[in-house]
Amino acid sequence: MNKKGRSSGSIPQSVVRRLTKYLTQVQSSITAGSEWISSADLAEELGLTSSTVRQDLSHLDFSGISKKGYEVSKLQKVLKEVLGADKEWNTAVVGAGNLGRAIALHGALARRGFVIKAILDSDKRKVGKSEAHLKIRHIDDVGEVVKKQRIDIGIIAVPAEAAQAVADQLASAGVKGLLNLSLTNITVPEGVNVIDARLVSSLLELTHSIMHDRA
Amino acid sequence: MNKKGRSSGSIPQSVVRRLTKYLTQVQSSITAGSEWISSADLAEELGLTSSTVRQDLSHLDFSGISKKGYEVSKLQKVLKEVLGADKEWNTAVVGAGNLGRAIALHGALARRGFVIKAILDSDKRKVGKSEAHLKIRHIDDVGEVVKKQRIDIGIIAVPAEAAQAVADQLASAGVKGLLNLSLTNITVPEGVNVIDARLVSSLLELTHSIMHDRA
DNA sequence: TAGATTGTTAATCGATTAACAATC
DNA sequence: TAGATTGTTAATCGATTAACAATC
Repeated sequence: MNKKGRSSGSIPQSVVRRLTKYLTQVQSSITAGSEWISSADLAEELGLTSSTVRQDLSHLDFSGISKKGYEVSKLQKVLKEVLGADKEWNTAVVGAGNLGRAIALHGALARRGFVIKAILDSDKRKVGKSEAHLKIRHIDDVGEVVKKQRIDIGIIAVPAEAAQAVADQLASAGVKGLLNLSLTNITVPEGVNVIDARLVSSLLELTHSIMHDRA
Repeated sequence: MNKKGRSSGSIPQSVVRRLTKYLTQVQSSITAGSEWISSADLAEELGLTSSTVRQDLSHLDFSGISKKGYEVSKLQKVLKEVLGADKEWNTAVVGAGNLGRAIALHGALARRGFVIKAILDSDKRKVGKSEAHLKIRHIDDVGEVVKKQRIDIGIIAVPAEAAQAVADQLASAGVKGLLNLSLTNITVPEGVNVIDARLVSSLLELTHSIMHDRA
């Protein structure tokens, strides 16, 4: 499957993070009508060196062409494959507050293959109400919901105090990954993947930068 | 100001990211009633080695005590200082769609010092409507809004196509930092800081992990 | 062909871990 | 005191950059 039996086996996390940016960039190049993109172009747009870009792309089962660069449609294809952006992922949002409801309604996710199949909450007054064409379910039904809807990913959008318990419930219900939006460091059993995406943490990285004048 | 003239001068980004997690952890220790926390405790909770924790904390103007560890209240204080979590930051949200409105309504931000002072949008039908006690302003008024409300930070919650233009407007209006939630790689002039916090990118990191079985 | 750009190797740089004396 | 835990130095590991032959 891979060029020489190596490549995508295990791509470092730092590289994976940049691959998501290359995908974004490649997609906007396609929209702009380009057919080719060079490592120097990508580097310039993302504030990297062309050397880093070439090293990163060497993890993919794919080659550029001397003098021309990388064919954007092919690059898009392999990036999507390696990141899983060519698949549909059944997703459940836990927490029907402002943030959870906004995510459920956020069209960009569905368009990118993250299909929201369920919304759950612990507040019985919310259960049964409709949100984004889905009836809100009670969090205690998470086992049934995950099974019936074949949920792959849980998005945690509950208050910090509740996050660990929700993570436990989702993990034992069998989801494969969690996106944690709550301000808590959750721990999960082996075999469950977690990515943190906390607004407050990102904002603190930003204020640190502002104060110490990176940029 | 610093212990030996050194420390906080320039903390690597990788360390800053962990500092935000230590702060979260320390705050939950305080809530739980602890007075002391050791590097081994922090390491355990966050999946690090105690060595990394001690190295990271050595960037702070602060020392632990042999045998006891770190005093949580003091550690919280220095972490807040270095990250800017002890200040209030005037923040404007651009984009009054589902995501932008949810952020404006999200109490957690204000509680953490990120006070939403304005919401802006390009859709004239939305301008003038109230959201979270704020009247939605037109994006073309961003210069005036940033000046009058002394906005430090802009949160970009607009569709990808509009993100770069909004970033340009915010930058020339004089904000010091941008939190980019849109699926675009924005570029900004020297002196403006950007942190990306894209749901879709985080989800792709997650699906990559799921497929390649890290965890 | 000559020139541009890749893929890859080697060199550098930075981050993490190990180890241990200092110390409370 | 003896034991636990820090702060820091040195060693290792990994990621980024530089350099350049291969090549289209």
